[in-house]
Amino acid sequence: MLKISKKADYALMALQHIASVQFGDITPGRVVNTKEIAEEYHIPLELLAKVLQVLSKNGLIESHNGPKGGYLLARSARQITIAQILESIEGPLAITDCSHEKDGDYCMQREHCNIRTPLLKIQDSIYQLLNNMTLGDMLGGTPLITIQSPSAQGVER
Amino acid sequence: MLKISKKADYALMALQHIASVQFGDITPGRVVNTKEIAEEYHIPLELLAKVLQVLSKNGLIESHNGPKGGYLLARSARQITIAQILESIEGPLAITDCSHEKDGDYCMQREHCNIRTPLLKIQDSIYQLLNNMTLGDMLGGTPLITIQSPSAQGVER
DNA sequence: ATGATCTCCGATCAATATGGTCGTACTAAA
DNA sequence: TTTAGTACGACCATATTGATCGGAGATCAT
Repeated sequence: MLKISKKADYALMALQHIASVQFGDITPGRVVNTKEIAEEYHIPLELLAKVLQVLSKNGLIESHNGPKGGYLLARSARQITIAQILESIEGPLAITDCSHEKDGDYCMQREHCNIRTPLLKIQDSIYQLLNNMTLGDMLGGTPLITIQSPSAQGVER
Repeated sequence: MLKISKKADYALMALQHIASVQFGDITPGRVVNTKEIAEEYHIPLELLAKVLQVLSKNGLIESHNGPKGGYLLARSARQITIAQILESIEGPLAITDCSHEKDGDYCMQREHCNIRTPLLKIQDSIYQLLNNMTLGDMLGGTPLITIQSPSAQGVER
């Protein structure tokens, strides 16, 4: 449950790779093509291509056509949050259906719903979490997120 | 994305209802049967029944058979966390596949994977969040969760 | 200019997960 | 013993997801 899709996984891997090449020591500024990433991480080429297309359409990366072409981060790794990446691939991230709810369809339970408010709170918290962590944080070195005290008051699992 | 299933939704609603009846002012200690909940929230009866069965099998609620039967919380609402409820219905909550990974199948990307560690961190944080909030918190009144500073350093959406 | 290489884009298919249904067996109260 | 209720397992339909295929446009090297 709460699993993120493979596409999103691939997106994260690809972006991490592009970022590390682009800002790495070896060949800074080099563009990275789809094939290179697909082979490196054993991802089906066609699927990865589609994922990258979406990322590019959403302005996270820039595409350069033709031979010697490839992809480049559209902005600094510190300015790309995990939330943006995930939303770019999987649409708005909402725990509940009723959080966007266009006026045609709303859930039958709505008026008697007793869990809407708390769920929205949880959703918010998760969003904060994902939006406070950037691609830059994933490049290693720097501490990731400040996890609220792991003093699990509850039960083990 | 990150959506929780309808079953989990139903579970939360049902538990909230049971708790509020059981600890409410009107008829404290009363058992609640499936039909009552299904009608109150317009949930398909059969599906809800199955959800409640699972919850009961997992020890979150107690079932009482026969006429005048129904369900009862197995322990105090404060001792039932949201994480427990969700896991009870949807299995272990893991963002990534590679977090449990029995030794037969592990992902091809594993050894080159560059996003495993950060993803596990995120997963932990979400788990903390869900495990620090109890059914009791959903009953209203009491403040829900302490959201870590919403000082969004990043971009709006 | 021409061909090779690459991205772009849309359509499509298969597998899996999910939401929902049905029928029956079992239990306990009246 | 009848009846109202839960317990349980098999089952189907549909939606989502993962993955594939084919062609159109762009760009660089020759």
